[in-house]
Amino acid sequence: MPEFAEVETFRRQLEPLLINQKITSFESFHPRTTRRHLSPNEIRDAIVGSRVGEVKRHGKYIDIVFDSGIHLNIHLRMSGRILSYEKDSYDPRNNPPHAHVIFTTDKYIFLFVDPRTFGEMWLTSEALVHEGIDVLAPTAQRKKVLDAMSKSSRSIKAILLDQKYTSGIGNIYADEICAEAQLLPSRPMNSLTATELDRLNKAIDVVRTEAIEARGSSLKDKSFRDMHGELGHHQMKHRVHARAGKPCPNCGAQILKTRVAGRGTYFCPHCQH
DNA sequence: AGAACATCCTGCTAGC
DNA sequence: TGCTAGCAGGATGTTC
Repeated sequence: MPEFAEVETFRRQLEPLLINQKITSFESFHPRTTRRHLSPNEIRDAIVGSRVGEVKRHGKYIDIVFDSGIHLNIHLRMSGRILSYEKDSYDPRNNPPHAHVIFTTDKYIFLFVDPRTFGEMWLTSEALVHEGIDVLAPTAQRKKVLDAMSKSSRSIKAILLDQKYTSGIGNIYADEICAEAQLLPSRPMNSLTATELDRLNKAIDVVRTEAIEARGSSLKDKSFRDMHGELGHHQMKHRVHARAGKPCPNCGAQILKTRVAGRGTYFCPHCQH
């Protein structure tokens, strides 16, 4: 589910509710969610009573920084979500299925919901080191990363998906970026001309902006919902992703589906070269 | 070096 | 209508 736009949506909604607030309880009901720890009590003991200083994001990671210096890292992987409720309106009988973690402040209840249990929460004493440049980082910085990859024989899609280079891009936005750049996702990076490489970099700017503004993509009714249960609407703008057989918004040709870098991949056979 | 594949899971859906 | 195989927005490790 979540790529940079969805994770950033959660971050922006979490931040005002958590900043300067003390965690008053933390409970985990599924060992996989806190699998990096021997017991979820390690997390509880470290953060209950601590005050949140910052709510950050890098790529698809959320980093809740406590005044104590502890970092609570959250990765939603494929099916993770965060929900918040005002304490007064919260009724545990209405909890959705697969609510594996509940933590609270004085005013709010937060649920970590994750059917597939790939998602996780864990503590570190320092911020995680991320090799990749965040999707929302300045354009010129990312250009350097792409230029450095311009000799690679790997496909554009493989590079976009590789968090060591551009972190935060997942399968949906990789397809959308290639469509916006009018480049085939399977093209090896070292086959791109300087103009095409520039187009790729600019396409990331276009897609990141529209995706954040739309508060993410909700491909199906029951897929991505933000912290208050609202749908994102970037799927309305999708050029190619999950649109096999439908007309390309640019030229009307039928969108095709293939497999690139091991992932389902959509593209317009007419616009993308 | 890089691609292909399996793996961790549950839920949805296309196809029979 | 009901079943099942296959696939899913991620990341990591192994094998070739």
